[in-house]
Amino acid sequence: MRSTFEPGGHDHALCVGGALAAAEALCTRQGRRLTRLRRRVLELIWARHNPVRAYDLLDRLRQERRSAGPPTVYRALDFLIEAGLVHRVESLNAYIGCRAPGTAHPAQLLICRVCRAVGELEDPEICELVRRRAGDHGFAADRQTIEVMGICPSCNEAG
Amino acid sequence: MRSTFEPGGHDHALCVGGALAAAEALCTRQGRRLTRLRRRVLELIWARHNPVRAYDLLDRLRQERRSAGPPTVYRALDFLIEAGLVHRVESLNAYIGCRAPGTAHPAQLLICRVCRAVGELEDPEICELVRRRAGDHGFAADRQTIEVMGICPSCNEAG
DNA sequence: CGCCCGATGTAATAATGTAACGGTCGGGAT
DNA sequence: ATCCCGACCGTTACATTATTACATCGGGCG
Repeated sequence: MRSTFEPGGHDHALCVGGALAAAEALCTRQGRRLTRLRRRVLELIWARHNPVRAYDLLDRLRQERRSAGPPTVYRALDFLIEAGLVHRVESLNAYIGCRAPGTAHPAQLLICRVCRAVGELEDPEICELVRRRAGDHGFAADRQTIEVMGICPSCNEAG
Repeated sequence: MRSTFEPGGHDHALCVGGALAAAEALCTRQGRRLTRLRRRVLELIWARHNPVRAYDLLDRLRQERRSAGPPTVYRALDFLIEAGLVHRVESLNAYIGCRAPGTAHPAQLLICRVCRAVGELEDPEICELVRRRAGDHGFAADRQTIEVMGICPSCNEAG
């Protein structure tokens, strides 16, 4: 199977480019405006396959846009999350590009405690099971977040 | 079935007392020291069935212990979480008493977006399915957090 | 006793996130 | 054309959450 965890030597420029193109397409389709700023923030998030913290984004953004402040970043993040282009990693207070934008799915994140890389499960069966069990308790679920800490394949081989 | 969501008129003193007694027992068994401070923090957390924020705890604690500062609370919380007596609610930056301490289980929280009450699933099947799917990606899971936002039974009836 | 060590006190500060208000700009209605 | 509106962003200030670093206390034990 194709792993969520990218092999070491992938063409990252292609990977980022794809994400941006998909984002453009999705926003057009949904009637949302992917402005220059938002696009740039998304690009910065995709710069690595690790979660990025808001103030790291801010620092990088400031290098090219002196006027940027916390609200600049948080507003862009709100938009990107709302649009389904970015996940917030709750347990790290960080953000990461969504690998399957447009498929309205809950976050199911695999977070490597060694290298901090993040993969996604995108498993509808888990999603459905959680919803059903919640329903058994009379609870009407409408948003799920699943975060799994552990060791990713490459770190597992390495040590 | 017995719901995770407490019925309105339960005997809360009993409920808190039970939690504290269980905590005492568990700590004794595990060789951990449930000091007066830690016990008191746990009690304050159990005062309601809603998640509590660290600085709310701090405020209440200060009313009886002038010397309390942020580290006082955070250290107690670290201990209680480590001991499996309290869950951190990542998506709210808040804390809540665990309903099944000692049964080493991942957090599976149902959070009502209306009244903020929190229930727990304690469902081993979900846990196992997540672990297996993570494993399919070569990921060795060792800690899971599941947080579901939605509407609890009583709020659902009410509105 | 005197030492050690875990628990707590204390002050300062870092990291994360939000509120509030004003300016700019483009598109549609009159 | 011009006016108005709403989305976007700038800007300042502030609120909330959490940690670092070092001092102190107090019980167990040689």
